[in-house]
Amino acid sequence: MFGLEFSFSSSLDCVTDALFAFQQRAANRPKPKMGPAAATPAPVKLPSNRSSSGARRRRTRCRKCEACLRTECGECHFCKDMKKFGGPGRMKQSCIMRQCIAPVLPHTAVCVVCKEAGKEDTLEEEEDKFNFMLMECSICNEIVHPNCLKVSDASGVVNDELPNCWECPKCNHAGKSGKQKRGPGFKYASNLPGSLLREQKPLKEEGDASSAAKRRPDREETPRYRPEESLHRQPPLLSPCNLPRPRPEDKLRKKRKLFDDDDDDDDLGVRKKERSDDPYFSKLLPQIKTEEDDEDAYEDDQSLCSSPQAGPSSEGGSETQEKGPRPKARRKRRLPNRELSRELSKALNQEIQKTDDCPANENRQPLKVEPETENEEPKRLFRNGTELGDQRPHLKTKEMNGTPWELRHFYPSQITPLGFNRSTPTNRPVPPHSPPKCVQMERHVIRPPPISPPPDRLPLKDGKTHVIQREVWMKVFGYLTHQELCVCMRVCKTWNRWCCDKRLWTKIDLNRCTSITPLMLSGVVRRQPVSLDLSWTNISKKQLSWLINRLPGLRVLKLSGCSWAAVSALCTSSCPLLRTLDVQWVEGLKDAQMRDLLSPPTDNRPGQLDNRCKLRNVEDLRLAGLDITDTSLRLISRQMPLLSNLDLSYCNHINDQSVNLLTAAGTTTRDSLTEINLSVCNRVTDHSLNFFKRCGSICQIDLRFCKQVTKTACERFIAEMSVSVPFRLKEEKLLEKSS
DNA sequence: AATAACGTTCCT
DNA sequence: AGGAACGTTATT
Repeated sequence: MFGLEFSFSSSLDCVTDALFAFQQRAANRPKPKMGPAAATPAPVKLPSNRSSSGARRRRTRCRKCEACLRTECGECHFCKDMKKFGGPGRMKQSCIMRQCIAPVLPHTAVCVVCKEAGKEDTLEEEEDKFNFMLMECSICNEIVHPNCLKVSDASGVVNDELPNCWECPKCNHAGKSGKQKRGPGFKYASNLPGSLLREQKPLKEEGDASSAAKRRPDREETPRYRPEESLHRQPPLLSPCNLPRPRPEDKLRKKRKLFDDDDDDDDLGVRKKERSDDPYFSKLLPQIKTEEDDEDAYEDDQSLCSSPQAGPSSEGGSETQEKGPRPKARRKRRLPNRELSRELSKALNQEIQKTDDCPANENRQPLKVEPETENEEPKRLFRNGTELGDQRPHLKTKEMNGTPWELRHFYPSQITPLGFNRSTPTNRPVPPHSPPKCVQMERHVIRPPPISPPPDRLPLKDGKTHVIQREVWMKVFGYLTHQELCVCMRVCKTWNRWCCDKRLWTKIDLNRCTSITPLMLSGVVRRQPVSLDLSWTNISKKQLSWLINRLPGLRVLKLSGCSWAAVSALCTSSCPLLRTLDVQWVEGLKDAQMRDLLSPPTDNRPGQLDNRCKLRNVEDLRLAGLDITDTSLRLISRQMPLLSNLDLSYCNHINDQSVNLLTAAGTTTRDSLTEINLSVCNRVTDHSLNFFKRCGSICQIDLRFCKQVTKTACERFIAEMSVSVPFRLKEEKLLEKSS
């Protein structure tokens, strides 16, 4: 009732709100500050004549995204606060796993001009749909039908990331950016692990991709020098050079669309030509609709933008925009496509090489070169390939090559919920896209792939559709590498959407991508992988935390070679579905840290539902190269009842007693363990083999390079086990169940 | 009317 | 700066 009254006057608002708040919180909080400054500008719909900075309309769940469709985890911070989970209910926040990735305007939202709701559903044409859908300005917060606006000398900038969000023509024209530029629907900014802002560096040279590629990775800790990294030179790398190259002489004119911009012509012509030059495309898709071309051009911007030095950074763009003409200029003047491609290729090559070679790191920053005493030797052993099993999938050329590139293209084209992009009522020189994604990452917004379902068939120019259905295409796409998929995503809007299907991205490999950028992270979230490899990356804690919270379906997480600072994100983030956790060679991960990783949430009160380990469902745990002792193993055997595969290779503190612990009566690991890797554990002796006899499910015991394990003992083990379970020596000191 | 939870303020 | 609290909105 209070709300009803004071929503009509902002000044009254202040007073009543403060009073009300005072009464409300007397018990829990110190007295609130009084006066206008302390007043809460409630997110009440204000009178529409407050046009320049009206109150923002609160958004609500889309109820369609993956997060919305989940059930509450019951484990996260916010769940535990909920009354239903026994909490006090003070925080009133959504389960962290259920935080909507595409919050929508409420049903009650209406156009400020005509007072009517969105009418896009009644229309067929996309242009009409756009003009009659409600658009909320992220600057002034006004909600209008674009069609109801009379402004003609400027146009709106659609924010592709958030449904029904743009910077309205008025604000855009007025050059407003302001503090409100953050835009609506960004509730996570304060609740979730911090800003990714610092991942961005100010733009040095517009479009200077080569310098971008040479940038110094930005992270909490400098990457460590890894002896092995320099030892793993990769063969020449694939790169966007493999893409058809645009030719400068190609100046085909693109089909003009109602809302097209002028300055995309070069890119578009070139790209179209590219496509028609390619016999593959020209045969397969002779008549594909090309309206999405300027999106492709944007993609290039995006790619460049993804490197910290590229693209306007800074929150809300206000700084950059006010400092000079740079952002505008950048948007206006595009590099000719060829130049762009070349720069991009160069940048990517360097990026890839940097990922590859340690020297690339060396020339950029002071490295924290650590005296790798104990671990150095083992690492050298590791480098010689796969004899120790498939330890290093990331060294496969294909994956190594594909990764950095494909991630730079994670944001190929931008599609609004209605598949209508850059819809600008009038022509204007500036590409009417939303701010570059790096800026949006700073706003912590990651939006899912387009909300509207992708078309079932490919639209052709003549208005018909291609005979082959999407699912058939999907089967074809299923044969492509991620790299190739990224190429496909540039073909057209439809392919772009199809290729973003998460079925095609169940495994994402960023192994050794030394600089994880916000763009990459958002690309990952959009694809919702089941398996994610971030090994040997410079990912930061905040990034990882942010990521995990948005990957509710993640089953496999590889973090080998990352810093403990980053990995510690797992202590606070919940990933109950995780089955495989790889934290090999994580610097600083010792017993104390293992305890943090494995211990139940500390703020659990007695009798509360969840005192279970956050990683209780892990079946495959890779701890190679860690300085952990029996203390950790005790925890592991207690907290991971499903643990089947345990890698303790290169753990110098592991000994027979450790094995005893894992296989002791009463432990779950005794029966759950099927494979254990103890290679290069020099304290393990023949005696351990006796302990393994009591493991009911053990199938593989890797004792290679254990100095104190003898071949004789292995043979004796086989002989003694032969009564019940036949074993064999697959290699020296590598025991394997034979059957 | 009840429930969920968005977005801002306040506290540490 | 990060997190807790809480008024208030949106939906059922």
